[in-house]
Amino acid sequence: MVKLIDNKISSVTPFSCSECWQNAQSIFKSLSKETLSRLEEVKICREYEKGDFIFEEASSAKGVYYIAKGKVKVSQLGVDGKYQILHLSKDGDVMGYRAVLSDDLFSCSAIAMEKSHICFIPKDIFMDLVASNSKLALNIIHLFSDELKKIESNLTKITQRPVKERVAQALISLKNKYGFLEDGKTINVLIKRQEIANMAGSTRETITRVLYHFQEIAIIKLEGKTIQIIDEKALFDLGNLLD
Amino acid sequence: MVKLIDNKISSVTPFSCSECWQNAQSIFKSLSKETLSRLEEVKICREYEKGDFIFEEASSAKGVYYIAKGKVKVSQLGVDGKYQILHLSKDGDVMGYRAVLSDDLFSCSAIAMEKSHICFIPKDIFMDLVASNSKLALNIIHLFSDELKKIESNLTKITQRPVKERVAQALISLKNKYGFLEDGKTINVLIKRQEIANMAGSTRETITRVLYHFQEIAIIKLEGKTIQIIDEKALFDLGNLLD
DNA sequence: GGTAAACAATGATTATTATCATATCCAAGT
DNA sequence: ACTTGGATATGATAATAATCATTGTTTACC
Repeated sequence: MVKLIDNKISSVTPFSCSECWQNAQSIFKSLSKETLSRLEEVKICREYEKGDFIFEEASSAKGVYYIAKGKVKVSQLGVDGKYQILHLSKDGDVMGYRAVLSDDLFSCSAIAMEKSHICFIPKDIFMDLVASNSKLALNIIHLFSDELKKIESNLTKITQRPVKERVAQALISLKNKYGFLEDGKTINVLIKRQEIANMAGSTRETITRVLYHFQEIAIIKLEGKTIQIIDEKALFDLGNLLD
Repeated sequence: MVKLIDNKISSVTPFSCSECWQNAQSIFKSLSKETLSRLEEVKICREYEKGDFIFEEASSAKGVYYIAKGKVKVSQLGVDGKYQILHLSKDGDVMGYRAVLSDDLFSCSAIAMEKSHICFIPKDIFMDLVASNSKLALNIIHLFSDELKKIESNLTKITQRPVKERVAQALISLKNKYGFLEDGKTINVLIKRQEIANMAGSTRETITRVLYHFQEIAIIKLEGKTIQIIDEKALFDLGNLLD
């Protein structure tokens, strides 16, 4: 079984913040030097183990969280204890900004999927920055916009499509978010059946069956705990994804 | 049968813009006089008949649309021609800002549910305003934030709950958005079974059955084309809604 | 290295809801 | 009043996927 890339690194390397904020998809990218050094001063970094809550639904939002390194699932609790995974995050992503910007309680929980290095930026400072920095405000608007678009399309797909398609879509999202290992086929994340179910709005058992079905028709390969995508084109077609 | 309030007014009254922007939930509320008069100059108003498209999915976003008076459904087309209603809009709401702000194609269509009076604000002017007016930028951030929160909770509910609950939720949203007529029980919107189905991710036939069921257990009353909510508390409980 | 706990696989059964097929109702226009 | 088309109602059937029950497999920890 191939070892996942990130696991070997995260606990070892210390992170320099200057490079950290420069992550390609970070909203903090291309902010002024002064702004960044301000952030540098106030941020509080810590490491979370797999399964740790970074923040919890219904608790008050004291600040935003920046993922320096790691993988995090952001999910919401449904009425009968089922979780819905709303999105997956990784290095460079910010979490918790919705609640902070609306002075709201968290409407979802963030849980580390592996050992993760995360920086906390206190609410008042973040709000100051947003108010005084129109570049940042625009970045946030774009972030919201992207997220909204994604979740709208998700809503449409998840409510209308059968489970097989939703699972195909979930696998494609996982691949898009976390990429492949060096072998070019193993999805670079360890994910449980239950978690895929929480993404696709289904159940453990059904996911098992669908994955086995996909393996039988030679579209994926289940190798230990990993999932390999053998025929990406076919998976796209199955998921009714266009591009 | 009670006549719906808005139908008698919309085609008659001419709208003064100054009051129009002041609608309580408008993002243009409490902007400076100069900004508003700028808007006043450039906006293009027109009236749409029931069923008219205000903008269409996959077309390019040339500006944003402000609803002076009317009711609009914003929906997205799924892979096999089914529509998902993403949200409902009314007087004071802005539409199309997501695509405009991200320089994107429209990801959904807006269709008038009744005769509606709608103002168009060209893209470049709207973008200028946003860039130069941090109050407006913040209003937009809040708008995004609210919408995201709503749609996230929707996603969680719609994927996990049975049809009856989703229909109950749809009825409550309709009431929350459009309110009651003077009788205090008739929901102030004309909506088809198919449209409720498009909200709840279900089908015409199923909606018919569920509504009849709700009527049988004396929670709603179907009166002509209107829907009356008889026992709102029970409807809340059925929808597993908390507050 | 053994044992418990967590996770996964698999079969049987049931429930929910979509789909299909008609039938009926109702409003608009002639 | 008659016709027509859109919307709604309703029953029968089928498909999908959840649930329940059991067994198997892997992991981690003493």
